[in-house]
Amino acid sequence: MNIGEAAEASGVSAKMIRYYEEIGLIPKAERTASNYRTYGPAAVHSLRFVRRARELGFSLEETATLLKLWADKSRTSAAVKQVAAQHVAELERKIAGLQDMRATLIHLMHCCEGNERPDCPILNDLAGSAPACHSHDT
Amino acid sequence: MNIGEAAEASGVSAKMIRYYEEIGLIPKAERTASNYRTYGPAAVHSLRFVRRARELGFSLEETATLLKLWADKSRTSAAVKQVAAQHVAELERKIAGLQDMRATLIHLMHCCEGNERPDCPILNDLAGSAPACHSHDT
DNA sequence: TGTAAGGCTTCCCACCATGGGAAGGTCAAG
DNA sequence: CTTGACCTTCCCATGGTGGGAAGCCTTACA
Repeated sequence: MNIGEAAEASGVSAKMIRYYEEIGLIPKAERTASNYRTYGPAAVHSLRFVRRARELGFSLEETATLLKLWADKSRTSAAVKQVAAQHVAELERKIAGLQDMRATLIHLMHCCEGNERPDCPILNDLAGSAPACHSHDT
Repeated sequence: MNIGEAAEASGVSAKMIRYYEEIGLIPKAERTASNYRTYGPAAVHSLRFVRRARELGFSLEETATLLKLWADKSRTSAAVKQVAAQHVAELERKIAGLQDMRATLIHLMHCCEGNERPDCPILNDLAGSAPACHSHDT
């Protein structure tokens, strides 16, 4: 199986497969006599694993940890769960941050007439000017 | 006012001020005879504006747009509101993505014993194996 | 007036993941 | 044997930010 087929089969681009190999996330692929990388079913399975981990937002570093745990028959499910929990905490941190931004913007937009005139509470906020409306809630 | 003081006063690092100037987000600062950048209150005000926009998650490109609108006395508040609305939509897209990840992980963690044994629904999911538990909800 | 500390300048490198593309080798089908 | 589709490596770009080196400038103090 060439890299293109492996990419197709795993959903990971050829570009990324090479990169993952380069950074040591996955082992170096075997090469044909003409220097083409070849992949077997096991390698494709690993690539799918990586892809799924990425889909769930794990960093490549976390993904590496998960791959090691996956390979380690003597892992504990507690260890895996801890990695997941840490990641969930991180996700929640990010979500909270984005939601804060959203809430602020929604509020400001609420206060903004959105008409032909230039007066704009949104710009006022960015400019650090005094508040422009007394909230109607989010 | 030197760049360090402007950084202090605006909350934007000197490094970033130079970068913003380089990419044309803010105008080139005046220089002293000895090539030091100097900043007046207006420049600091702009930097604060940028900082606030960044806090609200606007990209530098969006920030540039907002700066232009801010400078343009004949803008319409509708135009500003539209930029904000677009950004809110983007935030919501991101939030939804992160929440999906979170929900999936929470579910899998729910299914995971988190004990000494190696069996782990989280790894099973990543490995693309069949589901391992029949949900207890999020 | 000399010197040391701390600011400023530019320039390059790093992160994290990913994509784009060029230049050149290889394989399969016609 | 040519053509087109693949593969290889290599460099560059993205978005923002930080780190640090080498070299100038300024300020404060002895």
